[in-house]
Amino acid sequence: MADEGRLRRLAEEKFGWDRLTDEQVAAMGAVMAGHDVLAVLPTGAGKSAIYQVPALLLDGPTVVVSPLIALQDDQVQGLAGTDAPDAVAVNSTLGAEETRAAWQALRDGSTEYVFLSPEQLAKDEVVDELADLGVSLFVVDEAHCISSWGHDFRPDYLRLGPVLERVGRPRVIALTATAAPPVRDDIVRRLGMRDHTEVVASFDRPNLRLEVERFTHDHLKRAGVVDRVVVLGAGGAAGLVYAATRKDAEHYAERLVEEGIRAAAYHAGMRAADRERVHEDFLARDVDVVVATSAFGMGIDKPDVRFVVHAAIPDSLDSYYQQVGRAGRDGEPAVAVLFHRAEDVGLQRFLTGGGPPEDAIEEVVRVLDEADGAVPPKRLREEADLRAPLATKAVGLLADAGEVVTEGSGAVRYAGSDPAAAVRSAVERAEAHRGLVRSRVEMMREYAESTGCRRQRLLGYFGEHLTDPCGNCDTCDAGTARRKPRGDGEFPVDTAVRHAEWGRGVVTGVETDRVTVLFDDVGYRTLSLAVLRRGVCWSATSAPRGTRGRG
DNA sequence: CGAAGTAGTGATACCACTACTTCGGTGCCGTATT
Repeated sequence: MADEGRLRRLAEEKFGWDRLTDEQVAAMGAVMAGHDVLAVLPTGAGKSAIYQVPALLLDGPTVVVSPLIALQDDQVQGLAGTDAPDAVAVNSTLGAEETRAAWQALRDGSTEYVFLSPEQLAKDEVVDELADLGVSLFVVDEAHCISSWGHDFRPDYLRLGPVLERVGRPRVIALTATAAPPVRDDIVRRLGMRDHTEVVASFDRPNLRLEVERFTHDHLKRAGVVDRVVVLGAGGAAGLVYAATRKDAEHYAERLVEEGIRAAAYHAGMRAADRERVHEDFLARDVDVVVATSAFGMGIDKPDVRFVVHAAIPDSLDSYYQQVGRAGRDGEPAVAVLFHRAEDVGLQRFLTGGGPPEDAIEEVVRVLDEADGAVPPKRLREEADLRAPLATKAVGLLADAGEVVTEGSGAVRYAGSDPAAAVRSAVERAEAHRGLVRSRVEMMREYAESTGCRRQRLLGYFGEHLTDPCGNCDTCDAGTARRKPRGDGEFPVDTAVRHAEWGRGVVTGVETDRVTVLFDDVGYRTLSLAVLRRGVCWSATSAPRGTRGRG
């Protein structure tokens, strides 16, 4: 097609890329054909190219929503080093004059790309400015954040859909390296993507060996982590250790230094300058092992990381895959070892279970209902007598339910007619969300405690079927990962099922004697094949989902 | 949910035990304070 040639030529002339992958070409082609695009490609596969090249052919600036200011700065600098037009990031680090100059540059066409956080897009003046500019392409980078961060942590992620409409509904591109099928559906729904194309690369990383070591005593697990990292890090191999708490990150870093490893801790409680230094030292090979909480990783593209050790399970296989995926990007052998103790599940249950209680939601609704017009957040917190995170979560749920509206100033206005129904609706949403999040923790636990092939389970979670055990994980070595699952023919991945109690669901994973089903209302559940055969479930041929590019 | 720390109790052990409390992850932004 004509577009493909033009895209390839532009990629080479303006960016110096003489080769594009099939996925990149498919995604760019879909954008040029007027489709919205969801691309799920591994880090390092050139996701940015998918919007950077078509942007040059579409009349009007390109908005890129990105979660971290540091990530935005990287992208702006990257573009400055090419023959493509300039980019600018608008955020709170800019002074008034710089902000004005940035918008002016976009208006007169000297700048093509503008990077914004979702919080920037919560401001009326920003949205108005974009509406005037006539945005041609709206890109959401790290789009899985919509699903994982939206509900309570950064609620402005949930308001991108309406923002899109207000800026004239340009073409949408959502980019991420990790998105299981339900996360993809969430992204598509939240952004209101239309007639969209999904380009999904394989999640398999055959060079990455998968292992789990199980413990019953905490002190033995801790010693095991240190011993293993000392062995893996011998000779200065680069690695990451993920800990569940900041305190543990500090603890392990200290212990590893005592053992002669060049290790450093990294978590959100550290000063920004210190965090930056650790990051730089790691890239410059002055630090070999970073011991971090989940704060570390997004935007890190170091090819020669040889191991990722988890000192405790993370909150989901989504997070786990993303974190272990930082090893072996160069294609050389790498290893991911998870140190597991059943008690560790409790911490993740706590961390992910913190929705607002019903009375907090009631209080927020009461204050808003009694108020005359919109209420600023500070006044809302005071009058409802709630701490900031709780109030934010309650407002987020109510906004999600369409019961309240957040105005440009951040003030919140009640938009419903039946306060009791508003509370009920928000509580239902909170419970459904909690159920899903908790079931994700359970899937993570089942991965850690399974005797089946690790890779089959991990890939199955992402909707990808691996026919035979992989031969490069601990259970394959131990011989516990058995042959091809017998249930595969009966209930393959994507089969729609219905359960008497749990309602509608879709098969997302298959093992020897059981299948994993994602239910619309209660999240992930594991069912035995015997139960399925007894007719508790009803199966249909396939599940509806957006069009696929390469699977 | 569970680990770690604190306070209180009992009994006379510069301590042992239980009961209770606190804490635990991710980042924007704007405002107040150095």
